[in-house]
Amino acid sequence: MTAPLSADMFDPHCGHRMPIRVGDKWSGLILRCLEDGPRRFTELKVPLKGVAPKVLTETLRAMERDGWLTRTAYDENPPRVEYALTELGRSLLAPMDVACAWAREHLDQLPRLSGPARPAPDH
Amino acid sequence: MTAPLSADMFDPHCGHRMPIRVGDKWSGLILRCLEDGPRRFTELKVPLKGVAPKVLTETLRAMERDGWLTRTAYDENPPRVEYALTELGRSLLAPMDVACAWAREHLDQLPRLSGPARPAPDH
DNA sequence: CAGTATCCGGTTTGATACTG
DNA sequence: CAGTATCAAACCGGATACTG
Repeated sequence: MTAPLSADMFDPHCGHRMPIRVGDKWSGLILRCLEDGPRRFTELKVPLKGVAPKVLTETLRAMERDGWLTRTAYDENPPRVEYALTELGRSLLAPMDVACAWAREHLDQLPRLSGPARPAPDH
Repeated sequence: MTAPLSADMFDPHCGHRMPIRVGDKWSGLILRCLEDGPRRFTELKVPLKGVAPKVLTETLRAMERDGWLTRTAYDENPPRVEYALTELGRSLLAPMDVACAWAREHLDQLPRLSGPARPAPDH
């Protein structure tokens, strides 16, 4: 029902990268991943290109502790685990949207986001 | 004209700490420090309790590169340097305010901010 | 006053291999 | 599939001393 997550979901100009970050490197992106409904571990790894499973696990557990999402393990084989936003986690999307809107509006003034990756400050 | 910065400006319940942070540890706080007008290096050190001068310098230079503030050195003795928000930097205060409002509204659900947890780093 | 210059330690992030 | 277990590297951030 919910569309699969795009591998390009967090490309620089996607409108999901915030200049204001949530806590660690991945939390904000994960919140965005869960916006449209519960997701599985492997599903999350797709747009979070290159994240090590260890790191993803740590981040998810921390977010669970902080009440931003829930972890539901179904007793099946192969195993299935779903992560879903709590009300608290979902409520964070509003300020995140504001920050994203700000970024879009000022994209031309944000070299870190709009310019070519690393022009290497020479001379 | 602008009131001096309070040393308690960034106490946990001051309404300035955001659950959504700007980049590094100090940038968001510095933006807030400059809200009411230009500030000097030493002036900034007061509310940013315990920040090492090296770190403060690095942060300020990075923010200058990113166009969030300007650095103006006056050729006097003793030296005087003033940091001031750019229009871009000032515009960031709006999304920051939204995030702060969100935090205040959900303070009871944010153990990291509301709980006794951290035994105050004083005494 | 407004910084530099060093040195250093911990946390965060990652690569890789393996498992119930 | 959904993770663990290790090991290693990078990355801040900080302490301290010194200077034009």
